[in-house]
Amino acid sequence: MNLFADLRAAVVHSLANLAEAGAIPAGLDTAGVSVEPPRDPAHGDMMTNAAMVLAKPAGLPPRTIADALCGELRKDPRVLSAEVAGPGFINLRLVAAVWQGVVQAILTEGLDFGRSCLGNGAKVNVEFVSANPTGPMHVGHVRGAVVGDALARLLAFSGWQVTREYYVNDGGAQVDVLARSAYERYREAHGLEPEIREGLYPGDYLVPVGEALKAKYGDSLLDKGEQYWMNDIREFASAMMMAEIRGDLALLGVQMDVFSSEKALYGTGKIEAAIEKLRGMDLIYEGTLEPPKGKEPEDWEPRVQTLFRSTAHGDDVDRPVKKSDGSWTYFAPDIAYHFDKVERGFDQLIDIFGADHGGYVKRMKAAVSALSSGRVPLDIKLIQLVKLYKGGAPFKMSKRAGTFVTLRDVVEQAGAGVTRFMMLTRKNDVALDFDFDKVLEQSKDNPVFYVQYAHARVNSVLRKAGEAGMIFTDSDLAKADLSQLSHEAELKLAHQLGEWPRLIEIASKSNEPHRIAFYLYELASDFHSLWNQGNTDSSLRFIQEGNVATSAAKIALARAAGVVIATGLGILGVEPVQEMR
RNA sequence: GCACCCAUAGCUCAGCUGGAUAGAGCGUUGCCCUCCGAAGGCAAAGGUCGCACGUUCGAAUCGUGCUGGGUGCACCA
Repeated sequence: MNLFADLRAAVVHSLANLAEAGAIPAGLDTAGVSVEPPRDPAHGDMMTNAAMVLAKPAGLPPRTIADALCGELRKDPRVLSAEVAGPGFINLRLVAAVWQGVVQAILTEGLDFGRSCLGNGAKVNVEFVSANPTGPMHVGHVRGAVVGDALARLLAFSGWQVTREYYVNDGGAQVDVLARSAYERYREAHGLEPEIREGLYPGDYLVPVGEALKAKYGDSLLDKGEQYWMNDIREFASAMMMAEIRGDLALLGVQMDVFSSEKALYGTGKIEAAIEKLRGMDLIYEGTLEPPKGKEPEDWEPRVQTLFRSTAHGDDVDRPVKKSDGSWTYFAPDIAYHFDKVERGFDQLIDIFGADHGGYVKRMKAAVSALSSGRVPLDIKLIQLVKLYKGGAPFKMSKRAGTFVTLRDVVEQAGAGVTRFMMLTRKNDVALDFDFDKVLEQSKDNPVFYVQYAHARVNSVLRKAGEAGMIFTDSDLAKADLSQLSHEAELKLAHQLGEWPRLIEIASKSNEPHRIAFYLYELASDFHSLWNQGNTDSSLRFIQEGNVATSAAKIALARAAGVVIATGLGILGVEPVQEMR
């Protein structure tokens, strides 16, 4: 159930009644009509802007519409009062039974409360991580991985058909570098001094690759030129790196559905086909680009290249798909890759990129727009940097200094759940501070702890009730006499619970999983508040000794909060804890 | 030079795709444990929503132009 959607339907229905009665013109567009909680709770439980939105198209003063609409809405048994306020807002107060119904719905629907068919089964592809297969994942990749995975879970919860995809950049020069670096480790495995020249990857994570190469090839590749081993070692090393990356992802709890290889696009005609399709739309031409003004490269020289007319689809300049020597740029296989996604029938594409790829957004959108004839929207989320801190002091990450912080380091120190939650406590386009000490702190300035603590408290209530001989299943609780939940503080928590389906809807539409983390913090806060009021007012305690009926109602509320927290944490990929230790 | 992102309380940040008197946490000040876990809670103080126009019933939110900070800009991926 979704209270807001239900009430919006009631408002639209009332408007139809008014139109039938001739009070307002028929056939008005009600798309702009919203039902929301007012910012100020003093204004009531719900607010609708219907009268103001419709005033102009109806040619009537907003108050006239509002007065008539109030009359209709008062007929609804859920509505306690309906009043016009300000320029034409309609404030509704709802009977307590509505909020009690929210609690009941949660206990009945369980972890499915808030699930919807908003996405209508549309196929969405979420591409994320896509780290080069040249080493283990480092902390910079973690945030993108978490955001992508949480977004995937969120969309699946809201009725999208989600595919999680990793684009393996195994086709460019960086895997050649990997192969050369691995070759040196292969020599090292034979007791020779490795020559880690400038530009090679120095990390000792390649030592095992060298060992494995020795095990496979013996000494047959020693003292051979690159042409003898490049292809084999490139393949071998990148496969090993991908295995490592999959392991890293598993540590975080991320499971990809599809791994797509860049290399696999070469030699199959797929790149050529994508470019030809663009050429058929007159979007490919031979030309020369102007140098960027104000920052002209020193070695600039005009070159004739094959260009994509991305300006025809909103980009600022046209982009090269071929280098001046005739080979493909990185952009070309990426076009082919996105074309492939379009061809696979996705209705919607989402890419999660690092913020340093910001300059890539417009051309990619242009390509998808052209290749899908505008049918498939591409949303690109740029993930800002994570700044590491340790005890309040910045923690510099540097490959050279050996302080290379890997995903494994982070997860082993902080735990997957804590890491995931913390990575979602900021909007994706804002930089995030990650303090190794703070994330493990057990206090309320650590949001993960605070939310988990609320969940543990709910569990504690159930446990204590059981010890007192009151053992309730969720379906028992759903049948409890919830009319006993009438105290303001209890209804406030129920209000917040009723927000959940709406929050999910908003987060899904905007592709913003961080909203869930903030919601959970607020929900936990409301729960802790109610809990503490039980200290001063014993009638607000969840367990009412000797009164099974009242206890059942109050425990139902607590349990409902626990269910929503567990659901929310589940979407973030965080395991709810049963007790704090 | 151009593009993208950011700018909200002393600090760190939310803010419902345009709603009414802009909200949390930290920090400051003062309270609350005979009690389901105080690892919590309550209250006070704190604001020119970077600036200026514009759009309309209504702007932190949308548009334009500035200011300040970050990122990126053929021949890397």
